[in-house]
Amino acid sequence: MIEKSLKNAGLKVTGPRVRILGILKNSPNKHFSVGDILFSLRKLNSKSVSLATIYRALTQFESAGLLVKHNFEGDHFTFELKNGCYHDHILCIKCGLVKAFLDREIKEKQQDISKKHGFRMIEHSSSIKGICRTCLSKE
Amino acid sequence: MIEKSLKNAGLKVTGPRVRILGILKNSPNKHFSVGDILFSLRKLNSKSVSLATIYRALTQFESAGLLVKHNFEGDHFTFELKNGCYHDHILCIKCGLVKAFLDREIKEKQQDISKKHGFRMIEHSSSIKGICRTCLSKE
DNA sequence: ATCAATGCAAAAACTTTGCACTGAT
DNA sequence: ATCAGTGCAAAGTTTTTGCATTGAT
Repeated sequence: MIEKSLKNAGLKVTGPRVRILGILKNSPNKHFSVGDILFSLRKLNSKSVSLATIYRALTQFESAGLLVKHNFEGDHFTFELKNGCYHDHILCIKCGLVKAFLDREIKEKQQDISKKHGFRMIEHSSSIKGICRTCLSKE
Repeated sequence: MIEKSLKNAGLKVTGPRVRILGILKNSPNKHFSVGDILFSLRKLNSKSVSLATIYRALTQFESAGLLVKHNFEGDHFTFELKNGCYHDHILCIKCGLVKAFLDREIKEKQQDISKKHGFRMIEHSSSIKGICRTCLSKE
């Protein structure tokens, strides 16, 4: 399953890659910093993976289209497996909770705007920051 | 004018702050990295400002609502003066050109989505990356 | 005179790179 | 056997911090 994903992506199947992709696939979380991945590797498997390899693997996974690199926080990157459907994010600035949403109209609007400005649209995103229900109830 | 902005923002008027805000106000550009600001300071004025002070000033300007901090590139921040009206950005991934746009419907949609997810919306943005007309014509 | 602002240098945080070694095919 | 992948340590970038000095009110 994981091996297959790697092969399909044109990547050689190696221990570190399998372990990293395993973390990404088998965790309840959807968004991972490099630190999260390192932490999970150390927790779950006895064998860890060097930081350099994690960065290199994630870069390759991104080029291969297996995952998307986000920049929610500004000071580090966050990675998310591509599971087919594109979506945007709404982020809680208090607790870091991230939820996904999808809105066709926003996407169409963005396409229109690109055309109007003479751009060929490559990427589009709509992001919202706020305070989630749980944090609001604690205020 | 610049002194007034600082005072209104509740900030003490000092040489470095005046010079930094001057760069932001009197340049044809609208988006500045810390490096851009340092470069302009060295070009225009004889007196420069230390890197630490630029960072500190920009952080204060942001808290005071004078400017907005963007994260277009991922590896460094970009700052833009708030001139009253909120807007989003469309960015050329080839040449770095940034244009502003404003779309009321997208904003309303984002407000709806926040409500639906139980969030109090604090910030919302819609960003587009693509290739601009000029770069397209060079392909 | 007082307390915030500044400059400098050091540190911190995240990411990338060089190089010798390991491992997949 | 070959060439990509890996680990480690070192370097690179951007941003932050500590501390003594300067400067605004």
